[in-house]
Amino acid sequence: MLNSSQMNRRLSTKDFVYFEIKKRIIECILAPDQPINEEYLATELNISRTPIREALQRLEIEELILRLPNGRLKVAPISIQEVEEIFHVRSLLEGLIAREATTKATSNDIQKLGQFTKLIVTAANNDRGDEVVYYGSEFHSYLYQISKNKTANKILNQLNDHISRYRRLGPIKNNERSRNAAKEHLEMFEAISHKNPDKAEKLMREHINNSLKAAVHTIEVHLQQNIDENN
Amino acid sequence: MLNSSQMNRRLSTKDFVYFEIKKRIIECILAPDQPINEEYLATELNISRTPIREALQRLEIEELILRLPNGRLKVAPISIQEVEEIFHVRSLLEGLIAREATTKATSNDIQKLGQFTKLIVTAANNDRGDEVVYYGSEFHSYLYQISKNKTANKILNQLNDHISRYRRLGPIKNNERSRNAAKEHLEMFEAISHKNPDKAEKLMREHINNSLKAAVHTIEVHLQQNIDENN
DNA sequence: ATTTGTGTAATTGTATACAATTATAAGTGT
DNA sequence: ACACTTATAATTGTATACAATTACACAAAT
Repeated sequence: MLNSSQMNRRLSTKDFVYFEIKKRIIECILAPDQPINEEYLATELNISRTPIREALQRLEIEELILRLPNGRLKVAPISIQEVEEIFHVRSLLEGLIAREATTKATSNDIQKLGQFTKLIVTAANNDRGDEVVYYGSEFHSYLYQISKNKTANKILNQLNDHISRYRRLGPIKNNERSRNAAKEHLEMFEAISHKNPDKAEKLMREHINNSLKAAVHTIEVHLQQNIDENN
Repeated sequence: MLNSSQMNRRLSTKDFVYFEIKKRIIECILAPDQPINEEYLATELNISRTPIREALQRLEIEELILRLPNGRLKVAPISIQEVEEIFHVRSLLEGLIAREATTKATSNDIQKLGQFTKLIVTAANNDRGDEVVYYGSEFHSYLYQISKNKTANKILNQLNDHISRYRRLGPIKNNERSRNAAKEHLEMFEAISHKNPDKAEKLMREHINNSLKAAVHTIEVHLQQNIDENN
């Protein structure tokens, strides 16, 4: 019984709810550790519990939500260990994607990647960190497409949802990191356009490992702030 | 309304159904491409559609089942490309696990791994291929435990479900591969017990890549047989 | 004061009823 | 015979009713 716009668009209620709740978790509108109530969500979104439950189950499988031993749900907590694990896995898989994409890229693909690279570099030069993140994501997503590796692709998309949430915890502004990230993308682009899969893979792994350091720092600051606030 | 034994054991109906259907898919009782009917399963298992649907959704997310554009479900088809993707990802993640486990392993862990290794080698020497597979899985699972890397662990478990199904397609008997696999495990064990994470990672990757070759061969034979049968 | 028990409310788990969609097959016209 | 409707059945999607579990508050006992 949604007021329309979703029903028509071949997007099932369940999927609409899934994306809606996921958005709220990633944007920390639903904060880490916050308990989740099926009935409450059903009332608020004006739909029955059935699609809510199915959406929540999906989020639970993807570990953005976790189920307590008593069956209650809560938003996944912040965990530095998890962040490190995610980045380690991501580093390897993005490296694989970079390698495969380098082999498969057409001249058109390379042109497209060049455009993204330019946008990233320009954004970094103008200290627009959020744009660096945005076009950076586009760059990576485009590599996923080129590689045609559905398995790695799917895993990476899930990991990226988690990373997006962690990004929200702290201030995005880090101009030094932005400029370094831009440089790294430029180097990766050159390796790809020169058809050097080994180098592309190596640079990509290093790139992800560098952003891990920034992410961990952000989260540590966040956790420290929360400790301070409670004292 | 199950005849009891499941209800009592803290295993929800939904989870029971999930494991039950997954088992049937892995064992190819539910064959690749076979359509799936909610009502039919509900009647057969003597429960309502609700937990069936939730179990099927989970299997869909894990891609053992896929949803056609019209909403109908079917068992995931056989795909050589998917197998290759899975093994490539698995190679990297098992390598990561092997590296981390090498660093973290206690002397007790190493003793345990030594026992598994011995069982694998003995089984291979006696041409008991299924035992090689079984203890091989135990060896790998134990490394997952040692590494404590939940993220990689979860992904690998899902990939392994797919691989288990592919194994079922062809005859397991391949004594040459069994003996090589045993040798590879022995070498990995030595690298781990000598606390050499680089070597452990490298050997693990090679080990997985070697089993990919055997798996692809099995599936190609299977597909060829099916073509022959239909002519 | 702390614990233990008990009744009640809140929440989740499952079953069923109903709505919406899609497939199937029979009929119609050409 | 073939395409095109149209009616009907089969299937999935959603809502709701009910059962089972769990949390909570308050009382009783020590």
